[in-house]
Amino acid sequence: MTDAAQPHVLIVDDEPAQLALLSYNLKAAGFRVTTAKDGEEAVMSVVEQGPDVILLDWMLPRLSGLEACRQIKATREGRDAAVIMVSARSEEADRVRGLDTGADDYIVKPYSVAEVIARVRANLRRLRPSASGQALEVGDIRLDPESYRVLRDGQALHLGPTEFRLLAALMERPGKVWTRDALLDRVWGRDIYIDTRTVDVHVGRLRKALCATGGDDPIRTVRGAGYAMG
Amino acid sequence: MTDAAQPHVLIVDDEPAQLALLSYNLKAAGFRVTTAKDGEEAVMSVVEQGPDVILLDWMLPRLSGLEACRQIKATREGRDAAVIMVSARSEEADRVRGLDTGADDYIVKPYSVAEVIARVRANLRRLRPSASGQALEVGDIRLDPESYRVLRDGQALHLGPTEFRLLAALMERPGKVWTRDALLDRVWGRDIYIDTRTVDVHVGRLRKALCATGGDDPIRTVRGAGYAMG
DNA sequence: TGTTTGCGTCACGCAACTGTCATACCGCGC
DNA sequence: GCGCGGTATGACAGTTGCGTGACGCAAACA
Repeated sequence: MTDAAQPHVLIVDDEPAQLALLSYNLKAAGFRVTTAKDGEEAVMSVVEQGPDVILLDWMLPRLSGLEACRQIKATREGRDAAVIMVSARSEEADRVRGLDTGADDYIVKPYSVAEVIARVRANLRRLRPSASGQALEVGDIRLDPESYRVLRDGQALHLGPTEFRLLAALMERPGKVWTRDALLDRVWGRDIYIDTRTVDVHVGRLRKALCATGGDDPIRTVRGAGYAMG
Repeated sequence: MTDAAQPHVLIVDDEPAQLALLSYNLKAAGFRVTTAKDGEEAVMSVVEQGPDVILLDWMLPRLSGLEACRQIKATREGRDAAVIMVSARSEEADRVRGLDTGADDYIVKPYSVAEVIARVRANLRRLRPSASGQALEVGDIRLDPESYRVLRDGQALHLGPTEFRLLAALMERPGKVWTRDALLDRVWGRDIYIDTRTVDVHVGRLRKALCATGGDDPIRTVRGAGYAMG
């Protein structure tokens, strides 16, 4: 199944065995997985695909994990991703250097697969609450992914599935302006070809639903750019 | 894609093979690339095109890399570019001479393509912060590219797309005087033919928007040259 | 099978934005 | 003071982008 809401993990390691092991287990755990075998490939992959979590080996050919992390965090797409450094070095100093560079977490080898999955989930929870079943709240709007319910000012609203996912995406990063293309990727799924104007229509429907009980329009249109919450 | 914001790299090397190698890889990494095969050509290209980053080989016919660097840094367009010297000489003394001349970074041959891309990115980050999604702040004006918001003194301002990009360009290098042509390149895109006077109009509109809530005009007109922030 | 619900596309109209022009204005050298 | 090159500004017409209602279609449901 290719669920648009399925969280995306990028694994970067130069050892095919590690790559295969992690890839298999993360896929089994319900993640969408892509891989890269060196730092350069990793940075490109981040820019192209915008993963949610990045498992980054410390020792890499071409571009060290540390430098790759720095570059990833410098891109627009990478800024929003959680980088988890994976390293054999357990010294405190390395840990600090990693986190200094912008890494969000740190796993020491040897690790258990369960630990990796747990850390990925933990970082995801912090980063993309809705993907992990946490309720989102922006202003007087509350969205609970578990029960598929949206409340505004305590009142239940009826949204179609698409409007629901659209709202979830917008609420995940209040203030951030999403381009229509980004929303198509995020809400509809990546390999789907739909007119970008369709986004407009659904935003319109979402607005109508959100304002059905009264209240201001919580969605901001940014001309020439896209839409944002709040 | 021909994005107006796509960073521009000038590669200077007398060996066609090097030129081709770097050119190909940098293009693949998302940069706009032009090339020059000697120092003289490099200086002209800098003046004409105003690249963001210059990869400058140390050994060049006609004009040595060192001298080319000096000349480049003496031009208005070159002052704001990052010059990365590329050399087989690894001695500390040469490194110092290079950096003394105004070079911003130094790569020793043999290099990996990944290293070059990494250095280019690193220098670019220092040079053009907004490309990486960071908020810009000059005086009491704050521009956040992620949320497409501009605040002055805490108050939100409404800008059209063009004024927004124009402000972003100006804020990226406070104090720098931009010629109208440079702004047309940067804000409108390079393959577009518009009257340079149009810039005046948009600067006027931007000024009006910025001063709508009161406060001084933060944009300085430099007679015979162009505009600058602060 | 008929009904309902949600989806994607389209066409139309409006509002915002854009580039150009004409005119007024300013700083500067004389 | 005067003239000149350069700059500011208001108006205007053309264009673009967005919001909206309507429609056909497919899937879900009864």
